[in-house]
Amino acid sequence: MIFNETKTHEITVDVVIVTMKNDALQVLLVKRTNEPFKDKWAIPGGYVRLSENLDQAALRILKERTNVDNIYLEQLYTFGDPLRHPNSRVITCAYFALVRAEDINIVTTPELGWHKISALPPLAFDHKEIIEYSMKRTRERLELCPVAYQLLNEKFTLTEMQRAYELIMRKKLDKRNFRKKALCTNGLIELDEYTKSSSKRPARLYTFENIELNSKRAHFISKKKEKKC
Amino acid sequence: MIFNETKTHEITVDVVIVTMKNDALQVLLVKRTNEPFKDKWAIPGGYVRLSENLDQAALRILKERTNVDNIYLEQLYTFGDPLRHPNSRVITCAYFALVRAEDINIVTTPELGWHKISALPPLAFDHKEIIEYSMKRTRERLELCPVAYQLLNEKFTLTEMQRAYELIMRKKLDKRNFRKKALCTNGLIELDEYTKSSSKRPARLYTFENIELNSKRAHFISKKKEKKC
DNA sequence: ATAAAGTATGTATTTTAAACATAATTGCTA
DNA sequence: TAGCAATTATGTTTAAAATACATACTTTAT
Repeated sequence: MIFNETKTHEITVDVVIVTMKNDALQVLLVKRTNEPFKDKWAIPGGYVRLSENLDQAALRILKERTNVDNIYLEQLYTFGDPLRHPNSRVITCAYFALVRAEDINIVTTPELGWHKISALPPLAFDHKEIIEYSMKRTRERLELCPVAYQLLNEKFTLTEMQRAYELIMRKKLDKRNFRKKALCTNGLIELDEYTKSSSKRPARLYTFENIELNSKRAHFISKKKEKKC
Repeated sequence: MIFNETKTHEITVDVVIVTMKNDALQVLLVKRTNEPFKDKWAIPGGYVRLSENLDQAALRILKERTNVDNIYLEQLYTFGDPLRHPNSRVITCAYFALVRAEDINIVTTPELGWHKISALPPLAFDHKEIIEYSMKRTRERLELCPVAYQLLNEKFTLTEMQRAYELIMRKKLDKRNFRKKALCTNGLIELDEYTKSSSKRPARLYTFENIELNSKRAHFISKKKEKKC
């Protein structure tokens, strides 16, 4: 490939959209209908419009695909290898989004659907690397703030919360220690509601205080301040 | 400003180059000679060439300005507000670099020089925000790995190392606790050399094992593994 | 010799993390 | 209606890590 140094770059935004479904972390992928990488899966993306900033482009793409717009969204990294796109110079600014399964109402088709992160199909471009990096970042975030709740339904049990942590951190956690710490998490609210039925003891439901998402880099990230508990 | 949606973006790389000099963190700035922001200071940057990736562009800019090339360099964030450049749409991928004062041999002129981060002159574009974010990122890194040594001379005293930590973290540290932990830092090597003279007790010198810089996102970042000590 | 300046060092206390086992509540079924 | 299966709920002990804190040592200059 010979580069023409006067040609301009194209810039896209790609969004890794992650949710928790069927007891697994899943990512939303679209099947490419054109070359290059025809019939391979790709993360949703699009060109940045001249009138919008990068966050807005990512939100637009997310909204177009999932119709959700109040989610955890964070710029991940910008990938600019000259060879990442086989026939033009496309720099992509990757974002990742954590969304609640219950908030999304997409019709999955053979061209759009959720894929377990632990078993990804062949992906276009450098999208495998982008997804892997988004999981790394999610782990790092989770050590600083309880982003995992962005994957949980509005009301959730501590067992579900623990499961989200385990999937993200890729290790089993001790139930008693987890609950002890979880209960001290700032923003966690204990409800007077319980799951019902299914031949077992009902579990108490919890929710999180609404935290404003203002789409400025690392949202609401702060050292977990503990309640005095 | 009316946007023509068909116009292409321009993409630049800007590098926040930080060093420790005169007991302060300082950043390298160039004075703009043209509009916009004529006579304001800016962080060094340039267009990304079609044949190079973003890391290479950042390394090239760094090398052009400082003639150093084995340094800590990390992609910071991509800034893409449509109004960040007053008369065209320029998206910039910002990097930050930590360099040793002793490695740099630049001639400072009225148009190129070091500025204390604690007292920045008026800056062009959104460069103030970029510098502030680079300091935030440096603090986050320092909690994970001893990047501070990238600012120190090859041989340094523990007092100098502590000072670098204090400047980055913006707080005073306890000398005994600092030294206790510093001595357990993986990669730190105790030398049989001492500073000499200056009317006080000589201080032992230390150095760091060479860690390979491979310029792939978060370089050599890992939880500080402790020596058994 | 001694004063000044900076280097060097250890212990006790508090906080946080880790390990670990049993009782309680529900629906189902015999 | 007794008891089984499945899952929720809970507390204590131990180990590790972080914090607070004061004095003696080594050198040069006077």
